[in-house]
Amino acid sequence: MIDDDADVRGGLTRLLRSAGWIVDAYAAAQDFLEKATCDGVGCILLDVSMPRMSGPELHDQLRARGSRLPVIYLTGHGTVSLGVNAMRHGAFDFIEKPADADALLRVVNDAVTKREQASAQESELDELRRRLARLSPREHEVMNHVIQGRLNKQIAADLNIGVKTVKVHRGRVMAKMKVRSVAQLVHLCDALGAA
Amino acid sequence: MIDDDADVRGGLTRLLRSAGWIVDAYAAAQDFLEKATCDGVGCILLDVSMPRMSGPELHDQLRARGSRLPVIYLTGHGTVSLGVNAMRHGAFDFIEKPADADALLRVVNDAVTKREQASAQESELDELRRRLARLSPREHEVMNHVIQGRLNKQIAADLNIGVKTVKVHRGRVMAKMKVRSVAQLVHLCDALGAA
DNA sequence: TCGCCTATGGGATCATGGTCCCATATCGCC
DNA sequence: GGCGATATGGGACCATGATCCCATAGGCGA
Repeated sequence: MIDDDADVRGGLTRLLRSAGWIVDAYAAAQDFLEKATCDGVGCILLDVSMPRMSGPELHDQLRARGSRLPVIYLTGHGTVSLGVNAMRHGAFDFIEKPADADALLRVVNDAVTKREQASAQESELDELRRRLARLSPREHEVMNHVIQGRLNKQIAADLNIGVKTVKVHRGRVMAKMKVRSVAQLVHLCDALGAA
Repeated sequence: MIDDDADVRGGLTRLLRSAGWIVDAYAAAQDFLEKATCDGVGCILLDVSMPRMSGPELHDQLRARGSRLPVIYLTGHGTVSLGVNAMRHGAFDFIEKPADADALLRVVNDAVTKREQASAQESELDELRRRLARLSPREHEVMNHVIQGRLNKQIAADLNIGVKTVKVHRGRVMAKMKVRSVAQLVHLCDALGAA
């Protein structure tokens, strides 16, 4: 949670801790950027207007860093366009202070739940990316042809190598990607490409 | 465009027509629901507060009908939560009246462009769905096994039929789906499943 | 009733892919 | 200089899939 108002920080921290959440409070966007890891699960409660770096500016920075933590804006002086723009930039919610405690806790819970689900999917994709990274350049090249349904002889012609060599690479690709059929290989690559 | 204020309808219609757009104006949500087709390209300019059915209510109805036209809200008395909720429900934008003419035209242009791109993708998927619909139940069943990488003998065992019969179905699936390899078949099915 | 679609299958043949064994050559690194 | 990773390839063999022609049987609508 990032808010320049110490009273707000204190109140929110108590509320969230009473609901069982682990809370880190920051008084400025810079503090958060320097200390927070942005990995793991959780969510970010973010004030809109703060000195030096505003909430939306911090949100931009986080996106640039690849953070996928859901951001819930909390603001005391929000305007329609501020809220709309925040949502368009991928905020999870945009709430006006003073926020209803139950509503806030519900939103936090939804955000963390969503993040947990996304995190589970991403860890699967990371495992796939690790396997993909173990492929040699040639194997990767052969794989790209295989998942397009090209025959060994066609691949061999395109790469100016023998059909036998294609078979060797192909077999290694299947082993390194831990699949036993072309169909499963295509599924994996589609999952990686869609993400 | 749906707005209960005749002056707004007139002004917006003139502005949009001067920019080359084809405009249909409706005074009430019900009129739009009855007359509009909601297919093709374009976008919807929607007032928030109207008698009988509000803008968000109409938006809900449109989603229920499967409309994918981008919705741009226009409102004279918007609140933060109205705007945020509209965006969370999939609105393309939420603009306060009086809107800057250039900004409005830019948003309309963006929305229509986005819709055109989405429409092109959907027409491809529709073509695939048509092919899929031509499969007999048995062929569909066999295809589901094939795209999981199962061998003909395994499929035959699961379905309690001969390997030869599986080959026949399989060949017909490939022909009807217009693909020449298992890899391409999996690509198509993944594209359909992801959409 | 006749014709069409669907599902089922036999038999033969060919192309393709997968998997063993083996070998050579290059490159970078300790 | 040797060692491991990578790329290349031969030969043999088997499993699998694709493609012909052929046949039977049930259901369903004109």
